[in-house]
Amino acid sequence: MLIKEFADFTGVSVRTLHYYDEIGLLMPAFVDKTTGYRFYDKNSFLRMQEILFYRELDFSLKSIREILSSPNYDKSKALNEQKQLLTLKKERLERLISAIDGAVKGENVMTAFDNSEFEMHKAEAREKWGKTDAYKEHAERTKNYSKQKWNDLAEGMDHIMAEFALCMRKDESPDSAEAQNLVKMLQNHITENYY
Amino acid sequence: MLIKEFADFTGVSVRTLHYYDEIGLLMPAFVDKTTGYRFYDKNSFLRMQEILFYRELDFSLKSIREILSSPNYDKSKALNEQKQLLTLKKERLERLISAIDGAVKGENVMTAFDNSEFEMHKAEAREKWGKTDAYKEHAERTKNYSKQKWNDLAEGMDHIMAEFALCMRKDESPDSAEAQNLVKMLQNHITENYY
DNA sequence: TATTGACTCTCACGTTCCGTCATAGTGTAT
DNA sequence: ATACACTATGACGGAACGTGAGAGTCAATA
Repeated sequence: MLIKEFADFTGVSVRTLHYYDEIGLLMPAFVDKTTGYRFYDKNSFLRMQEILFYRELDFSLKSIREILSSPNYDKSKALNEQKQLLTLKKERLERLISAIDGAVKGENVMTAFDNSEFEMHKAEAREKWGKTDAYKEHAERTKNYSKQKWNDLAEGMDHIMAEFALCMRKDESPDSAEAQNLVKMLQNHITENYY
Repeated sequence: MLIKEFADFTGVSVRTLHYYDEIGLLMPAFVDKTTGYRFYDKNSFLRMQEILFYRELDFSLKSIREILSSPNYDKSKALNEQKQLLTLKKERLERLISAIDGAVKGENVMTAFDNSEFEMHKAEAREKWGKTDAYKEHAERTKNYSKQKWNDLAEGMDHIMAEFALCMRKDESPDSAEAQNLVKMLQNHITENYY
């Protein structure tokens, strides 16, 4: 079938098929040598389905080409890498969701930014007075102030995160029963997913 | 707060913040006039949350800039909507991860796609193709070959996927280095996120 | 004090995955 | 013969950054 029909059929644009041909991702079944017309067939369709499958998983076209061109080579590795990548994205989303919950509850996550005013004054001060002795003295004083504030911040953070962390860090020893439990949970998870 | 800290905090790259500054989407709270250093604060973070919210909705950055400059904008409502959206996105990622697990387990990927439409169109397509000499020749060459190849492809797919599963379970020991590695990764994750 | 080393800045070109003309040839129906 | 729908190959554009290059800044350390 001609390119437009195939495009409509697979739900991609003609330009996309041109492009996939150009980068060697999906070549037509055969090409009319006089007109240059591309013809696609069932195998084109099957390959297209594979491409769309991996594309749906957010693989790059380059990766897809490598995966499909070398069957045994690295397919499982690529899948696992992709899985890790998606897991990272998922974890980031979980963090954002927690952050929103915190923001909605009015928790004080924002205090991490409170020293911007301080930094602003500092920079302004440097502009005005340069590195005079008076300014140095001032900077010396505020340096400790800054450090103190950082500690306060860390404490506040600890407090907020404490509840999350509490259940996970009762025992920090790597060989603790807690860690062993984690191992077992992981093993269960692995068993559930791979056996 | 300097740019890198802000970047790490919000989960975007420094380059992205440079770019957002450049296009006037997110300006720093303050810029040191002598060094050009950008400083970000609480308002930067709030605006960034809004930007990320609309970016998750696949708005263009230009559109986001216009939306955020519009006056009738309910921010608390947006936060709740954002949470829902992120949850949906997270669930989508979980499904993708499961899909990968399924692929690794050796499920037939092809069954994930409905090719019945193709079968329906097959006769019609052959009718059209039958008219060209090129297709007649092609069909002659691939008559038996094509059917065989279709089976090979499907079978090969299953076979390959089965090998993926083998890769995953070649070491079944509960105390394997694999599991230990996972524990370490988990510990790192906990450390990074809660300490 | 001098020197790392980690950040920071501003160009400025590269990349991915196409969309969108522009220009020209092809196939078919009227 | 003309209209019309489709095809081809460039080529440019662009959205949202990535990726250095080259140079300045800052805090800590030897």
